[in-house]
This record gives sequence, C-alpha cells and structure tokens, in this order.
Amino acid sequence: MAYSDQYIDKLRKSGLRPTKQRIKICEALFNAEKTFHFTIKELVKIIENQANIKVSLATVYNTVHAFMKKGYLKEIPLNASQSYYDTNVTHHHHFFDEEENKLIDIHQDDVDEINIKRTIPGKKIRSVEVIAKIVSDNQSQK
Amino acid sequence: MAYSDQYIDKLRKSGLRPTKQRIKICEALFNAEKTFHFTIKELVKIIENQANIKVSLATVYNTVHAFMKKGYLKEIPLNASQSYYDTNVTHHHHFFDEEENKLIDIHQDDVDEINIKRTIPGKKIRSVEVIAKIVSDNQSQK
DNA sequence: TAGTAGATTATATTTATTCTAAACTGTTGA
DNA sequence: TCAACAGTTTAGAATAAATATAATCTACTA
Ligand SMILES: [Mn+2]
Ligand SMILES: [Mn+2]
Ligand SMILES: [Zn+2]
Ligand SMILES: [Zn+2]
Repeated sequence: MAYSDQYIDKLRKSGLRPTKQRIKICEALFNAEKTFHFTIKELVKIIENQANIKVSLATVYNTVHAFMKKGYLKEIPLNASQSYYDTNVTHHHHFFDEEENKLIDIHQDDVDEINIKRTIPGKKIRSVEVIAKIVSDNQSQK
Repeated sequence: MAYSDQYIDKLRKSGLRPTKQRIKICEALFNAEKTFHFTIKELVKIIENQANIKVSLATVYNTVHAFMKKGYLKEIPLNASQSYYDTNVTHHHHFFDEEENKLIDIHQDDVDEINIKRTIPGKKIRSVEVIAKIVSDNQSQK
C-alpha cells in the first residue's frame, strides 16, 4: 500500500502515532484527486463508505483537531452552527453559495492583492481571507 | 422618552409590534454611541444591567433574528461555537483578534476595492467580506 | 372594549462539540 | 523479544448554543 506508507511517514514526522484510525482518516481526506470542504458529519459518512474499520466520533474530532494543529487542515469561518474544514491549506478565498450551503474555492491569483490601509498597534496580520456570498442570478433572464 | 418613541416608530414601520421587550432590546442595541459586536450571551448581560424589565432568552433570540431579517443587525461569520452579531450594518470588513476573541471594524474605505476575477455561472455576488486575523506582534520589540 | 393575531415565556428538545475514564496499542529500550 | 508506558481510542456522559413547544399574555383594531 503506497498510500498507507506515505501517511505513516506523514504521521510519524508529525509526532502522531500512525494508528489504523488516523491512516483511515488520512485516506479519506488526502487520497481525493482534488481538495475539498467538509463538515465532521460528512467526514464520518465518507469514512463509513470506505469502511473496513470503525472510527469513533471522538477520534474523528480528535484527529481533525490534531491535523489542523499540524497545518494539514484549515477551518473555514461560516455563519453556520457547524464547522467547515478544508483540505486545501494554501492561502485562498471562497465563494459561499447560500442556497446550496456549499463552499467554492477562489484561487489566490483570482483576487487582486488585498490592501488594508489600517493597522492595530502591537498586532500583526496573520491571515486575510475573503468570503463572497453568492445567490442565484435571476436578473440575467431578461 | 424620545428614544422609546423612535424605536416604537422603527418597530411599527417594520411590522413588528413595539413590545416592552423589543423596545428594551432596541435601547440596548441602538442607544450606544458607537456600533458594536456582541454575542447573545453578552446582549443578555447588557439587558440585565440596564434592567427594569426581564426579557427571556427565547425573546432575545427571536428579536435578534427578527432584527436581522429587517436588516438592523448583521451576523458575522467566525470560527467560533457561537454567533457574533454586529449593529454596524454598513458594508465593512473586520480584524479578528484571535487572542482576545474580539472583532474590530475596518471601514470599507480602508480596504482597496476587492476585485474577484472569477464568476460562477447563474450566480451573482451578494456580498464580499474580508476577515483579517491578527495576533500580537512580538517581532517589533528589538 | 372584546376578539384575535402576534408575542412572550418557562421549559423541553436538539445537536455540535467536548469531556471522561476505562480499555487498547504503538513504540522503545532492556 | 517483549514489558512497560505514554499516547490513543472509545462509548457514553456532559456541555452549551440554539430552536421548538405550547400555554399565557398583550398590542391592535373594529
Ligand atoms: Mn473547533
Ligand atoms: Mn442563526
Ligand atoms: Zn477552500
Ligand atoms: Zn463590524
């Protein structure tokens, strides 16, 4: 299993023991062709579908938090009651489709440099993220 | 009470009955010199401090939602477990101080126009908001 | 001023997330 | 090789924000 080995390495290098559960979660998150956005509930479903082993909910939460701390996942702020996570950890922005409750990546290059002409004394900016909320365009019917 | 009258008007014009509770909540939200950000828990505290009448938690939630629907409040997306609300309903951006868990307004004029060179077919942009996360700057000691 | 739609309230419920503490397992070094 | 142990998993309990319920109350109007 080439993938497993790769994840075992990744986990070991991160100081995380490569357990069955964590390797399974790595496969669910990082085997995908493309990066994607997910909630914990959705991730649990993905794991169940690819299931040969069972992973408890607490472990899913623990692992997602551990991976965030290591920089393998990002949390996306949305005005929802549940957290959204992103396997794309590069600096980028989002459309949020309010009707379908779906996040769409906007590549950094697709947004002109954001220049904030204001500073807070003693503080520095750690990240700058844009969320553009989108809805159906019904004007374009004519 | 000039303020009360003003809020009674505002509520009536919005099709909301001007109840004692709603007027009280208007006073808590809109008497302030400056706009501000709050959580439900904080709003409940503000009301309690200015208290002459009691307002139940359910009514606070109901009223905040009603005011949002009318455009008197905005919800601010943060990766927190509770919703933040804003009495500043103009288009603006935010610093989020991750250490103090505090939002700071950035006036629209303090951010250069945000140009997104990408569209989603059949969708239009409803809003574009920037969140800049800030942390203590310890490099600047020298 | 009575009737009614709308509003408030205490309380129960829902649901995402975190905590607990017992059982289990990957790692290490003797 | 394997015992020991720190790290991990787990079921289930706890927490807390938010919403639902349904009985009571009240602002409005005719
Ligand atoms: Mn979290
Ligand atoms: Mn809400
Ligand atoms: Zn993304
Ligand atoms: Zn604001």
